[in-house]
Amino acid sequence: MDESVMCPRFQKAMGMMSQRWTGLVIYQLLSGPKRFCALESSIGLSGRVLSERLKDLENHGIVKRVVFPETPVRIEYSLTEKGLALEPIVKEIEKWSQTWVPVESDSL
Amino acid sequence: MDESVMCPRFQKAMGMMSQRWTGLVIYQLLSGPKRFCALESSIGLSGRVLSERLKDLENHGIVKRVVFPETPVRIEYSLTEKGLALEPIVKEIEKWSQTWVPVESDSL
DNA sequence: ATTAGTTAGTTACTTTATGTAAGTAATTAT
DNA sequence: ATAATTACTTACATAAAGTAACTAACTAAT
Repeated sequence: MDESVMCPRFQKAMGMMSQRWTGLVIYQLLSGPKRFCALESSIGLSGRVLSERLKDLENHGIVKRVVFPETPVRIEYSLTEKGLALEPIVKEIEKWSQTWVPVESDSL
Repeated sequence: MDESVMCPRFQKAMGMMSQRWTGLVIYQLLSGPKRFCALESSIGLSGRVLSERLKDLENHGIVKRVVFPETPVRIEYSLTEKGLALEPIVKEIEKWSQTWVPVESDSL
């Protein structure tokens, strides 16, 4: 009946942050530039999806990709100003989790 | 090689918030208790998934479900203390979106 | 020169998640 | 008796994510 009376900016932001892995990619990049394989192994997602997410985040102006033509080639992903501005969100999630998420027995 | 050296509480929290629709359900409930069909129409997700999400959130102690045996029966979903504690996260996403998300031309 | 190794991906195929639409149960209104 | 409402569930279709093997460009070793 309704189909969204919510703010479209907010919905877009939420849609982005609600994509699987996006939050963890940003969290990892908040501690500095990272390479593809470093993200892959620290987050534990498939290369296929990581590649997809990094492209999306680049298209959204949140992540930038820098190629160092060394040997073998090194490519670093880092946050733009827009991406760095996401830090308070990640910090709040971290804070909430420390207070409210139990560690043992999968919280059911 | 690595398989997560991240804090497990943080990862759980992020995993939950990164599920599609979860953030918007919480956002809607932050403005007070809501009924199933109200959430369905304001968010624009399928009843199948809404039902699934509400059960998950209930199991995580974030949402509570209250039955009013009126006629027709009324069921209200609302946030627990743990759920209300998510407000700062949602507010930060809102703030970020107001500053950084463009409205027109799907941000590509 | 051939084989193996590295990084940053991509491709093909499978499994899981989500969407769509119809159905159910309890009740009231016509 | 038929239709309507709310809060779901079920069956089936499509989209997203996981898995594993492959590619391209290069180096290092045999």
